[in-house]
Amino acid sequence: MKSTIKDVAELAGVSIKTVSRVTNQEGSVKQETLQKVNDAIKQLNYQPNNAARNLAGTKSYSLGYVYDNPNAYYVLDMQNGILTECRERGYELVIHPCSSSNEDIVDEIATMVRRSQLAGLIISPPLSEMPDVLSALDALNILYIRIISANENNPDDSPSVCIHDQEAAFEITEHLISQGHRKIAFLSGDTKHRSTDERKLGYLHALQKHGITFNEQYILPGSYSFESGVSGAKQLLSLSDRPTAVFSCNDEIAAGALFAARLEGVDVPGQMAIAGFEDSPFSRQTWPKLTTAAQPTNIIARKAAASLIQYLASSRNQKATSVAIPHLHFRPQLVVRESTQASKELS
Amino acid sequence: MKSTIKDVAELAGVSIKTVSRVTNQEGSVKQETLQKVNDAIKQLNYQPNNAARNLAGTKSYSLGYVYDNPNAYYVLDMQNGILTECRERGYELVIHPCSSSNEDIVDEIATMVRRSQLAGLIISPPLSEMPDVLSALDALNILYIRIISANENNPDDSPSVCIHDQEAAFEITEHLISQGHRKIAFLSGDTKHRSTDERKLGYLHALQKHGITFNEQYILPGSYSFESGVSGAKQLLSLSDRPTAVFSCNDEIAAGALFAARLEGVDVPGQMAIAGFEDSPFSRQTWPKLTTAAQPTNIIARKAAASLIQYLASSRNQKATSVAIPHLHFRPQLVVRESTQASKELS
DNA sequence: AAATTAAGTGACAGCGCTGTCATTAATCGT
DNA sequence: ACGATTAATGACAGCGCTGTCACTTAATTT
Repeated sequence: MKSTIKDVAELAGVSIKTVSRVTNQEGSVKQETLQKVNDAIKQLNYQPNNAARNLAGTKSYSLGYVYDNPNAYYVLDMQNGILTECRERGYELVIHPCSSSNEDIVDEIATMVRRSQLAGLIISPPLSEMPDVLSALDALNILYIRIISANENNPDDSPSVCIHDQEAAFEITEHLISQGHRKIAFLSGDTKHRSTDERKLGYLHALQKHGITFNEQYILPGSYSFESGVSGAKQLLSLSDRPTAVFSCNDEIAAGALFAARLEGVDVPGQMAIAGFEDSPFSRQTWPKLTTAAQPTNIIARKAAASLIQYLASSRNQKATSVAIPHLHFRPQLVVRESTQASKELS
Repeated sequence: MKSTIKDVAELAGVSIKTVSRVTNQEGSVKQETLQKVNDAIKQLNYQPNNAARNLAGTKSYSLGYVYDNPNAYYVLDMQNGILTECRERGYELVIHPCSSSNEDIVDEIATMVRRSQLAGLIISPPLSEMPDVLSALDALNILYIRIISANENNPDDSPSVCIHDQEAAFEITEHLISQGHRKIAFLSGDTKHRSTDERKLGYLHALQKHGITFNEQYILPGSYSFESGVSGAKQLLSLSDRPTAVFSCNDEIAAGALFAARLEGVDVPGQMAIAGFEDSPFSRQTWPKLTTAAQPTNIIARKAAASLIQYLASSRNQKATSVAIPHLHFRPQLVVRESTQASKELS
């Protein structure tokens, strides 16, 4: 039924160690031998036992994905991307949802890392942007890659995937301005997420570039939720000088804003244009459909995992030698839909 | 840094095996010894190494969660529920998204089970309702628990969590009828999911009970997606004799139907009541909010995991003896919101 | 009190694999 | 061609834990 490395070795007529060399692509195996071993592996449908691998070696073939995010779409997209890469490279993934507000969070992660002998971690916002979490991780001497919102202050000492929120937000805001809007409001996300600040900066820069002085009343605090969008929009609509456009920090907020506009009988985009951010399924399931910035979460996650794995591999070979730290960059792309374009026909 | 079982044994002044007895709650340990060992464990912050456990023992402390479902909310809720239980019981979870349309699906799962030495699997619909997947799993001699839609034909030979979709659908339909509706349409989900059939049965029974002959035109095929709801509702609205209420197989479909009604300028619930199913966040983020059937996915998943673990444990102790097969039952609860109640005030 | 049974504990092998190091075969330089 | 370097392979220990079984001590039984 289940074959071990020993079975493969016997069938191929080589030693166990040689089979191990093949499965780990260590090199130093003659072409001919390699062929024999691979045949045997195929014939027996051999699957290396991960537990044994992790136990015996100093290496580990397990990664961890730590998240604290209420957005199901985002998390699942992320997770699927990571899993795809892991599966392809023969890694396992330990998934760990947690709450950043939990004060034992650092211990919790440390325990998990030790318990599952993780080789590395993939961390998404807001956890990836919390200094104390990061320093604790450094102290534990565990490798990790962070998905973060790009920022000049990004330290260069750990691999990361940077999302250029600011530029994308700038683009969205410019789009709004190009549609003739001058009174543009901003519905904030959670300030725990750096992306909120970055998106705001992009928004402000765009206003500035086009000589629009920003209106304090138009900038509202909030969180990355539908409810926040609802209450934010209500507040905006109660203003004597209503904005004609709203830039929401993500699609959920935008959907909430849309909902509120509906309640108040305000036509979108006629009386008020609304833009989101993320290109989640949400953005296509509202009426009208949302203009947003596409963030290819799945791909980002996959690349992050790939990058981490590569980093792990290289730091194993040239041990103790400083390895080039991978830094990936993504720039969300503007997607224009009906919620900001009065002219466009509704499908 | 990381302490092993040996360190604990030395500190407590007992043998390694005794520590093992404690961590595995095998019993046969004097109260006094137990105390000493637990103290040592706490002091050293000892974490048993999962890899070693899996390797050494005939037991395994890894479960697998296999899913093929496009619904992010559902999957994540499920996953979180399972993870909660796993964490508490010291189990690991291997997550495996896959596509039921992939013809190698069975091999794929088998490979995963072997590779990660899984003790058991948790399978959600539609995979959990595919006979060939199940028989393949049986052939592999692996334990699993299925989340399924309750049905008279459920075989009793494997543990399962049954969701009583039919009864809940009956209840929703009766609610619609109680609101005065007689022309009630049904927007189907994916027929790959048994839940679709069950919900339809519940719907039909309710009509029958109240002496309403069903209208073939009102029953539309579809899938569990927003888009399906849109096109379904459009079709219904194009009918010369429009229905006054719509029962949608899930919240996404209902949201789509709502969207379509909006497009056509049809008031909900005034001119048409719309009900969903699932109580996903979706159902609270539409305008008006959706009447639906609450399915406590997180809890269901958690209980499923608990049940599987218990089953595993008991089948280990009384080896080869037939163990009582756990069968759990859940009945989604009707949640009435604005989308079916003309009178209720919108918040 | 002797004989049985149960409760508590430890010695030891070994799970499937990898790391280390020794060994052999192939290739090179002069 | 012959020692010297390099490529290719294997023997063996041991990762941290559990299963088995043998053992000691306490609790029963007659």
